[in-house]
Amino acid sequence: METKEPMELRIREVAQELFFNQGFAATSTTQIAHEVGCTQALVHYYYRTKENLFRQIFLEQIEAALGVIGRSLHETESFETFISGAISMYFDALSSNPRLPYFVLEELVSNPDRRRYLRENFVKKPAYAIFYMQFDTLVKSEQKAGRLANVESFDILMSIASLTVFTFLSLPLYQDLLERTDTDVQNFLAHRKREITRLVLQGLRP
Amino acid sequence: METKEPMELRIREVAQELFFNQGFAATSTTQIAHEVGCTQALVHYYYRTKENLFRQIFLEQIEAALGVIGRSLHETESFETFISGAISMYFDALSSNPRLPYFVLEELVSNPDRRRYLRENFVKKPAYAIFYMQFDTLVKSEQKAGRLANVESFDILMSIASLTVFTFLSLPLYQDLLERTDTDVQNFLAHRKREITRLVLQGLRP
DNA sequence: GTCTATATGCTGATAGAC
DNA sequence: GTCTATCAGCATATAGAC
Repeated sequence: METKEPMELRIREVAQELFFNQGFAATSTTQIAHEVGCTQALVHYYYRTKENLFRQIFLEQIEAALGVIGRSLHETESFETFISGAISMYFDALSSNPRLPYFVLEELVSNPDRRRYLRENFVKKPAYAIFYMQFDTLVKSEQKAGRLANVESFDILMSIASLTVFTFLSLPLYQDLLERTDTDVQNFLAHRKREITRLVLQGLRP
Repeated sequence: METKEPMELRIREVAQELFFNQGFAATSTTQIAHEVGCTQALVHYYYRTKENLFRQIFLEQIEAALGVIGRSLHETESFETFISGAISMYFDALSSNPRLPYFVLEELVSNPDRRRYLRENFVKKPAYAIFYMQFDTLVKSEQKAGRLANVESFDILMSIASLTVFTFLSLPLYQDLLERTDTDVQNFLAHRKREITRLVLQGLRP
C-alpha cells in the first residue's frame, strides 16, 4: 500500500537534511543526488538552481521557528508562568531540532541577501509588530502593578534568546571539548532549562 | 624609514582578515594572493597548504581569547565586583573584535578536527583545570558565607558566556533586520552590557 | 521524467624557469 | 624568493537523447 514518493519531494527531503547538517556551502547538488539515488541533473531539473532549492527549505524552517515563538504568546495565570512556559516551549522545540539555531545563524550571518529577504518578508509584516506590541503592553502593565522589575521588553526577549539559543549553539563544543556522552548532553539540557528559567525569573523580580 | 614588510608576514595578515570576515571555506588562496598583490603560488610557497596557514592564525586567536578569560580572574573587594568586572572585560574585548565569536564558533562547529585539536592542546592543559578550580573554590566559599545563591559554578560561567557571546553573534541580525545604524549598534552594546551585568548579579543573590 | 554527456569555471597544489 | 604554467578535481548548470 506504500505509495512511492515522487522524486521532487525526495530530493527536497534529502536536501533539507544535508543543508541542515552541513550548511549551504558545504553541500553539493552532486551529494544530494547521490543520497537520493538519482543523477545530479535531476536536482537541477526540478529546482533549477541550488540557491532556489535552498531558499524553499530555509523559509520553511524560518516559518516553523517563528511559529513556535508565536504560539508561546498565550494567556496564563501570571507573568511568571507565562515566561517560564515560553522558555520551556523554546527549549523543547529546540531539543527536537538542536541544529536549527546554528543552521539559521550561519546562513543569516554569512549571507546579507538572506537577511534582507527575511527582513522584507517577515520582520516588516504587521504580525510581528503586533506580537511585539502585545508583549510590550503586557510588560508595562505588570510594571505599573509593581510585579515586574523596570526592564525593557526588548531586553527580556534578548536575554531569553541569548540563554536558550546559545545553549544549543555551543552543544557540539560542550560535547566534544568536555568529552560528554549523549546522555550527559540530555541531562545538561534539562539542567540548563531549569537554571535559565530560574535566572530569568529572578531577574524579573522588582 | 619605513621598512617594507616581508611577503610572508603580509600574506599572513591579509589571510587573517579574510578568514576572519568570510571564514575558512569562503576564502581562497587566490583571493589572499590578489589582495596581497602577489601570485597564488607564493602563498603555498610560504605556508604549503591553506589549512596550515589557517591553523596558525586560528590558534593565535584562540590563545588571545583565552588570555582575556584568564586575566579576568583576579582579586577584587567582593564577588559582585569580580563578576561585573569580568563581564565588563569580556564585553570590551569583544567590542573591539566583534566578529571573533562567530569566527571561532563557525570553525569549531563545522570542523570536528578543530574541536579535537582545541581539546587536546588547550582544554586538557592543567592551566585550565586550575582556572576552573580556583573559580569553583571561590564560589563555594561565597555560598558558605551566605553571600551567593546556590548555583553551580559551571552554570554561572555558561550564563555569562551565553549572554555576552550571543550578543555579538547576533549583531549582524540586530543591525540588518531592525535597520540600525552603526551608532545604534554602539548604544545597543553599551545598553546590553549594563543589563546583562544587572541580570547576572541579581541571579546570584541568595 | 530521467538519463548521459559536456561546458565552464574555480579550487588547492605543484613543477620548473629565472 | 617570486614568477608562469599547468595539473587534477570538483562545483553548478545546461543540452539533448530516450
